[in-house]
Amino acid sequence: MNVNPKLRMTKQRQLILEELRKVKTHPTADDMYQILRKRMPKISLGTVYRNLEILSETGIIQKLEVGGTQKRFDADTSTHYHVRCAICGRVADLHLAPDMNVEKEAAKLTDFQILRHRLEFIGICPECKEH
Amino acid sequence: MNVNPKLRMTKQRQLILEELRKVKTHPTADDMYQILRKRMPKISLGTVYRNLEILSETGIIQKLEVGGTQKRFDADTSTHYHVRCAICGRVADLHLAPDMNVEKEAAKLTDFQILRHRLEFIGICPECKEH
DNA sequence: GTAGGTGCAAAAGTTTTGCAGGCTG
DNA sequence: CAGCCTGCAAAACTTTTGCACCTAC
Repeated sequence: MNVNPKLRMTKQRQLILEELRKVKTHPTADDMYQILRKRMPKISLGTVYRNLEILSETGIIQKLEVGGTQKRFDADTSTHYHVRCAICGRVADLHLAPDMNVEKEAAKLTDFQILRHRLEFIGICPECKEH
Repeated sequence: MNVNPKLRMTKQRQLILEELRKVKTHPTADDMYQILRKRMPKISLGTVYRNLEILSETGIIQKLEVGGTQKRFDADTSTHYHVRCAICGRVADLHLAPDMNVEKEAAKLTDFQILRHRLEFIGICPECKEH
């Protein structure tokens, strides 16, 4: 699991990874903080931010840059798409087969070197649909 | 131009619209503020934010929720996709034909009511490529 | 004249960082 | 036992908002 030999598996980091793997809700850093405090009351928000950042840099988890004001995190590092509720901001997975062909198409139309793509759907979730 | 009869075309609003239409760089609110101050030194950042918000709510301009920490704005309200530089954050248009079919596909796979989609490419821009 | 808009400044929300001490490997 | 990591708090950064005055219509 340690991609980088300098990474230490502290109690905090382990707990963050463990809890993130439990949820399917694509939590924000503060969501994680609230969850983690139940099991480790003295954990600090700074530690949560630092670890989510480090874990996503090493590729152990994924940082989601979906719309909205906060970043979200996902323990599922496979390429997959998301739907975001325009009203409440909730994010869910959408298991549409990733279309890698669009990257080739895009490469023809730009002088940027294409690395990857993100496809995000915006919609209204069942809860918000019924007011 | 006035979609909403209550909207007034103040000097500030007019200037914001005029300058946004001139650039093709998808500026952030602060980028706009820097541009606008050259022609109207006393304009306030709050006014820039308020107007960009109002203009995008009425559909006169478009608010882009691309990755990164700041929102960006675009006077081109047509559906089109973007490439963002992973290094410097620059955003450029990518005139790939919009694929409305994916929304139908997505609708089959979720209980969210799909409203629209966003496709964003992440890459490295020519300037950053040559360090 | 009136109600929407402005500038200014303070506040709010999110994320980052400096520091002194703690713990992992 | 070196140096990565933590908790805490302050700071940084982005965006929103309250207020008194202003101005487009």
